[in-house]
Amino acid sequence: MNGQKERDGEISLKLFVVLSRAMQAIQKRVEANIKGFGLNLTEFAVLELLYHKGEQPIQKIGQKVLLASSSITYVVDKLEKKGYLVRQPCPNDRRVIYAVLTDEGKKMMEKIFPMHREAMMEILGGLTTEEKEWTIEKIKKLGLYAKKGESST
Amino acid sequence: MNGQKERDGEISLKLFVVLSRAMQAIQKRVEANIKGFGLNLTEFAVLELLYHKGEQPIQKIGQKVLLASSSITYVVDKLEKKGYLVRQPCPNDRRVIYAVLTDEGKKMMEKIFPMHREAMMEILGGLTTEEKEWTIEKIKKLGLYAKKGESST
DNA sequence: TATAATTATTTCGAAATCGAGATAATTGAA
DNA sequence: TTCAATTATCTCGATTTCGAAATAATTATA
Repeated sequence: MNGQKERDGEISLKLFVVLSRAMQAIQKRVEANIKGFGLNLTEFAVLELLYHKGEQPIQKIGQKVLLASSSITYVVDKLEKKGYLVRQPCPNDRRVIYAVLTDEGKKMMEKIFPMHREAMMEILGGLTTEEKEWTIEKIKKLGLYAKKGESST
Repeated sequence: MNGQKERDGEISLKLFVVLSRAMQAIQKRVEANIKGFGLNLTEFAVLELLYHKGEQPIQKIGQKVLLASSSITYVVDKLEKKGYLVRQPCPNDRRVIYAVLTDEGKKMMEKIFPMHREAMMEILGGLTTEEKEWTIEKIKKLGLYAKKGESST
């Protein structure tokens, strides 16, 4: 008998729908919040990476923020035009270009990151801290497994 | 003392990152799977809605699939060109246009939906059925809460 | 050393999505 | 009934992302 398998099929479909809807609602609110600072989610993610991890080669940014290389070029262009970062060629390897926060970029993040954290607590306030910890574990497992099979299925 | 609040801030940030990464990995695989049938995720979602719920007014589709009205026009155009659905004016209300699956569209879904379900079970195989059920509950709570506050924060 | 393979970044064109506004039909209120 | 407000769809221009290919530099191999 495989009623069990049938059931897992339905539940898997359901989980995907629920996850998609929740993410969309959450992202929409986070995006709205950050738009107030003249940034979109991607731009914020890049600035945050540089703010917390220091200067990064362009392509490292792509790996962390999960963007194609051509997309990063675009985002870094925009942030450079806005004055939040500069491109800095690596002296050892002339293929590499670092993205480096400007003082203005640093100041910006100092100002808005705490606000972002507050907003995050509010937006994700549907679960208690303990529930969030549990959920992080489960979602991490889910994500790692999905990533592992990237080539096979 | 508010060390508790500090902690929830960090955990909320973490949860957002984990959710984003997991969703991206999952979506990438689902997308890859469906691409084999010449569809993207949005097109599949629209076809699935019509397949399971029957013909729908264009704007109902937008609500269900969470797309702006202009985006649905675009998707429905594509599906119509591919021959999977047709537009059918509503006789009672001449503003309304229904999207209706063609026989070809129906046949297509009959063929690919079971495969999609199988793929889904595989992709989301990182959790047991019970864990999935638990996760659905939590993510639902999270999503509903985030949606509720859409206007305020 | 010369050549091939790899790596980092950019350019370019296409796809997907959005929001604002246009058009047309319906509903509600005076 | 008439006019204003609402509703459904579409058009248009802009934004964001992608993948394929171009360019340039580095590393590995023969």
